[in-house]
Amino acid sequence: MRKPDPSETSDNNQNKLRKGLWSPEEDEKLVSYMINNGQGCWSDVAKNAGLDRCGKSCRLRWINYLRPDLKRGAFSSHEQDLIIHFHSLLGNRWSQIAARLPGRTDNEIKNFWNSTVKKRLKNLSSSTSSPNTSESSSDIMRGGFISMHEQGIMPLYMDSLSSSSSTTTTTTSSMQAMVQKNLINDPLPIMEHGVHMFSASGYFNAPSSMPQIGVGIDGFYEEHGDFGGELYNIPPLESISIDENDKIPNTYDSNTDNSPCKNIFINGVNTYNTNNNKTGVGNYCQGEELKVGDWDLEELMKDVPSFPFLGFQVK
DNA sequence: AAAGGTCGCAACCGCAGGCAT
DNA sequence: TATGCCTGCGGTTGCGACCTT
Repeated sequence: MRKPDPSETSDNNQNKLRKGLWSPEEDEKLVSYMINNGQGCWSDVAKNAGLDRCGKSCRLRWINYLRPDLKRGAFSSHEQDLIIHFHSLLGNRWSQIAARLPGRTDNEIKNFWNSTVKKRLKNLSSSTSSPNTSESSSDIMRGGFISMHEQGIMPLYMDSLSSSSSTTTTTTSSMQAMVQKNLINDPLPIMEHGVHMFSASGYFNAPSSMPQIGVGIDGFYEEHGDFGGELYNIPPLESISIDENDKIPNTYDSNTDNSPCKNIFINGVNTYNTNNNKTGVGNYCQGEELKVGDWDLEELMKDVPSFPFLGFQVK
């Protein structure tokens, strides 16, 4: 938060634009202007609404705080699960994640991630480097970071725990390496590895109360958990093109039963079937071009020799 | 009760991409 | 093609609130 700088108010400096915290009066001006006129050119909004702010500042204020469809308040556990899940797929694409959480802003999600989730990751890595080397992954999860509730929604972290070598030391160093090198934010290994989680074998024994998220026929994520009887419809990943021409190679054999492309399971629920449609995530398993949404897999992976903790080598 | 430390979050900054000229 | 403007995004900052000692 920043204090409004008195030296930059319109009262004593007509030329300089205000910065810092927004006053209730400014909020009121912006809201009433937006309601009456709708969004236009932001610099015009600032001008026409009688605000001594730059358009950028107005845009940010509106999007992050004043928009009437904002939810506000703390994230529910379900929203937290979704954030973690989408982050494992999208990395730090906060706006993309926010687009899938109605009423939430990218800034909110980014802040949540940078404060709460990173803190938990840190705690996890420090707890795993405890002298007690007999501590199992499930012990770690019971320790607080990955609750039973969260297990099914933590494909990346769970998978790195379960697929790395059997020693806790390796698991710990993998997690630390991921966090320290920011690889955890790299969508590519996550995306490919995440598919493992979605495979038919299934990793988790989800409790009945766990959310079950998948890609519906209409391409929307659907949540069928019993969180207060709520049903969420989450827009599909925009970054995942459904263009027939936008294809990636199937690194797995889609004709074999163990192919993750044939059926995508989340929490034991088959959420995608390549026999039915080419909508959403499943499309990534088909095609010729080496692309994952807008990411060029080859280009992004060329500097990454290998991910020992991920159990695969980068060519 | 006071001082210092930590956390959460609103807002800024800089960059990249799209578009018009 | 070059340039400038606008928008959108991710990273970072800094202040108030809260917590700890």
